[in-house]
Amino acid sequence: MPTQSRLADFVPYLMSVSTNAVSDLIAGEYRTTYGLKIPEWRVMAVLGDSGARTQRDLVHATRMDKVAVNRACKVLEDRGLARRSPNARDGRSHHLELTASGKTMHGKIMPHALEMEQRLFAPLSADERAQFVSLLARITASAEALEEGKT
Amino acid sequence: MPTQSRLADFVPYLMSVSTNAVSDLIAGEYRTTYGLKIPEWRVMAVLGDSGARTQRDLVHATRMDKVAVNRACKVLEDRGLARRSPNARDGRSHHLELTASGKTMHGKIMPHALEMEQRLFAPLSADERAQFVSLLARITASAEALEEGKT
DNA sequence: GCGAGCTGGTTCCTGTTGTAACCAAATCGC
DNA sequence: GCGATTTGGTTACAACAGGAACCAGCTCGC
Repeated sequence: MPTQSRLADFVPYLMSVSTNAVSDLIAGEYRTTYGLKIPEWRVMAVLGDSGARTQRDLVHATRMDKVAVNRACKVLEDRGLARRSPNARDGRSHHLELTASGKTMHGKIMPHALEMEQRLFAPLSADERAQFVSLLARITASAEALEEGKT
Repeated sequence: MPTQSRLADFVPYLMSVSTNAVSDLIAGEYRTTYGLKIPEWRVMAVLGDSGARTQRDLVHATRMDKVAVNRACKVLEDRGLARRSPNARDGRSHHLELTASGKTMHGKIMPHALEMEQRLFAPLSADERAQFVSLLARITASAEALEEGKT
């Protein structure tokens, strides 16, 4: 490390570095073990946890935009991990839910994810983890408030 | 928010959401005010703070890969914000440094960045900020250690 | 001091992500 | 209930990021 620049003290930069390190680790695990990318994994996590959902719901739940959700759904469908059934209330949309093999995969993935999370946060005490999550939430809220106030 | 899925408790996901919110806010500010993207801004921050550097140094200091650094440098050079001078010690590389107009911009950008950081983290006490930074560092270290151990 | 291997930098190609246009179905105003 | 607007979903396109290949120049071993 040549010199310490002020960049190294800029918190948004540190957040980016940390999140990238974490994401790369986890994305690598999913890719090699299940052949899933993060967007697909997120959709599967939500479907497995809460049952049939429209893409609109998934946009909400995963905080991804609708194009990303659509792509992820298509992949899951093509792999036979999820299926669409028509939505009686709205002819434009479908209900998405996991197939049997999707559920099987979900059943393996979630414990694996939680275990990885455990290992990753092992250096932190339970208190520190809770503190971290709470700080994250407050920072997110602050960023969103400022973004709102922009317009 | 339809249901709360376990996804919403998965800390790496929360990190990603929070970092994206912060990055979008800041990237928007830089783009509209200075026409810079984040990689270019990072390079400028380092050059402005520590003087002439080779691209190799910048890779270290910014944690970006060498292609990204190269691209950012080229943009800064094309805009007349940075210039290259030959490196006497190594004919392959150059020293990069800010031009006068690059320094001027740096002089405006950094206070602006710090002010934005202030506003973003205003809801946190000084203690909480310090705590947050320290937790981030430990998480980064943990992720990197696990990544190492993989191979 | 010269051949083998390494390193800084650059280019090219690929895959991923985000934006904008678009269609069909639904909702709202009158 | 019919036209105007909105909304869910999809497609097409452009920007970006990362990896692999590549070149020139340095370093090391002998």
